Amino acid sequence: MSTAPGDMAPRPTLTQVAARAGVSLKTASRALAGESYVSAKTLASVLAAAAELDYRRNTAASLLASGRLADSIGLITGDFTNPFYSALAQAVEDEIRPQGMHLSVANSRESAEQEQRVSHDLADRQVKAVITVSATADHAGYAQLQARGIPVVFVDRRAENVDADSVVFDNREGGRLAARHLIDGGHRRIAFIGDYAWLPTYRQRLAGMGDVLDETDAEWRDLLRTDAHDVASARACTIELLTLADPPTAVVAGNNRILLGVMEAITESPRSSPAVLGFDEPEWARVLGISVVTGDVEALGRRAAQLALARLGDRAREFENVVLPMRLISRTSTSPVRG
Amino acid sequence: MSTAPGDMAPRPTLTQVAARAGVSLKTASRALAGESYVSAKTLASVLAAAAELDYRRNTAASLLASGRLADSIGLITGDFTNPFYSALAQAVEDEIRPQGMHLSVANSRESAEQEQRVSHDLADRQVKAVITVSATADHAGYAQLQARGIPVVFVDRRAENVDADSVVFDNREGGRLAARHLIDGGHRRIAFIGDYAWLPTYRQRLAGMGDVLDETDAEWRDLLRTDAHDVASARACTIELLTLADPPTAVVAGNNRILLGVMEAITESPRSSPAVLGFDEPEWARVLGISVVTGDVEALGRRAAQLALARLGDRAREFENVVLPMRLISRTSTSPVRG
DNA sequence: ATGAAAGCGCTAACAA
DNA sequence: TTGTTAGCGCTTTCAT
Repeated sequence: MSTAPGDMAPRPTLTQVAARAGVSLKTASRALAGESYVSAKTLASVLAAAAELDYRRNTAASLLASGRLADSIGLITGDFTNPFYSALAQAVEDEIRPQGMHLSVANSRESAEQEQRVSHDLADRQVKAVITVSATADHAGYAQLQARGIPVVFVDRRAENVDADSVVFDNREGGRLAARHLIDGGHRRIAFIGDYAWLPTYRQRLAGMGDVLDETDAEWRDLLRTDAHDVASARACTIELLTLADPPTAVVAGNNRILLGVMEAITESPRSSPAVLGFDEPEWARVLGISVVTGDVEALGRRAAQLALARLGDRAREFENVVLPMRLISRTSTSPVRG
Repeated sequence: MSTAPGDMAPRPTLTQVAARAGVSLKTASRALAGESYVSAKTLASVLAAAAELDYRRNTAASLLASGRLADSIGLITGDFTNPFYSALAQAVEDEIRPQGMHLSVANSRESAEQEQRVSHDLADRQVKAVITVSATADHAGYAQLQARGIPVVFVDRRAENVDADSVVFDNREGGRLAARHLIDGGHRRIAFIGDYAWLPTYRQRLAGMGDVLDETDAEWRDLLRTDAHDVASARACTIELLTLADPPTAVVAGNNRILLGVMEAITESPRSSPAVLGFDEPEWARVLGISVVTGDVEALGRRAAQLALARLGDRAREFENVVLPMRLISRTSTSPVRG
């Protein structure tokens, strides 16, 4: 039962299986690969031998010899701790598993350098395609992957400077939905706390809000805050906004992390209580009665996976840029209880 | 810029790098592997050639030839959508990255069969060790991995029927903490909604509550509910409990998913508002002012990674069963606001 | 339907 | 310090 070096039996090889089944190496290979031109009898004996020896094909050797790629697709995200990304990963996996494909997730830690690293890492692992939520503005580097014959699909943030498929949300319309909801709610001092300024998702959401707010007399440009990339800075921003002489009556959180920071700030210092509207939909938003503008993350992931699979089937197909709608989920305060 | 089959240049091989540098295959190999006994001049020319050709070592071939294992550690969890597991994954990665190791996550989908599958999958990918949050009660199957020379570390749920390292929380003490908190709060009708009945974490938390509650006059055995494995069933349980003629004054949620279900139910039907206490600490618990009994997930993951690395260093060391403390985080209601 | 030989890209011995 | 010769375990020609 112990794992001393001694009882670490070397794995049986195909040669051994073949020997045991009394056939040639190649025949054993054929049988286990499920190829045709193998007599039922031979097949049976090879399978039996393999089972007895507890044989498992050495994938590395197999892929090396055949020059094929692994039955897997890679997914690069910035932080698998973010529910948005894990939901995405789940959706991708749900879509590719029925096709016999595996998901290989990689963490770029929102660093361009790491992203480059892990993308090649995935390529080294012989993934058939890569799906990425890129943390960089310029995606030219991904051309290297494509040159290696690996299709790349961009998710949530569309491809820039490289020809590839993308699936994104209609963030601009999302921004409009958010703004209209608050304007309709009578708000005229609206703060927006956004992620990194260079992020396309942020910029588009912002632009959408501008589409609506700039047509009104609402004050909001002064109440704009950016680069609140993590919960802590979002909280700090919120506190700053709430301590303003004339604080906003509504705060829009640019994404789910920011929303958490906003809520933490409001919870801590309940001096003024602005209305809150979030982008993305963390699972707890419903419990807190927070209205959100969100897209279907499940659909986002599935669509990305579909594009990846489709390109594997036909390299020449036109690149697609799929845009998924966002919608407003309007909620009203409820007062949860605790002990 | 397009990815037509034609411009998919075959990757350069070591042979080509060697040729270009004007050295032998092996010399090139040595240079790139950073071995000693390579003259500075040779090293430079090989590196240059490799750079010019954009050479990348074929890992599969490398591992095959050397018989070594990849610099990676596998982590098996039941659902990477669960924040508890993603936090765990993050912690493991944080711990092993400085050692030059990569994390390879695998999803068992809480299925024993899948778990067996992915564990061998990881082994096929030549991971050096496997860390698992097992969804099965009997871990004898993991002996196969150990026989393959791959150390296994059990996290959150300790090893059963197999000799291996484990890191778990002191769930029994956690149960006691939860019970005492509620008793001290004056509660005498306490409901506990738990996960699958066979789960050790659940059983221990339950036992701990029994340690305390059975010494009191509190009613709770009748208010016990199990197998609320997902949010929906936890919500259903809660609704059932709240509609009882004499509903509980406090509800204990057995884990973070259950807690969400409980909160959803309470939010929806605010007829009676019991006190709520959770196990684990979802990020939103603070915002909602929910008291929880939790352990340090970061420490859990790091400790597991340390055990895995330690065993790689010394196969003969004694198996450890690390037990990490749980603590009560007592919170009081606050009333978050929304719009 | 089966087998023999060659080789995928690389590293490990052993020379030189 | 460098090169040569074998393979790692498997799949592919091409025979048979």
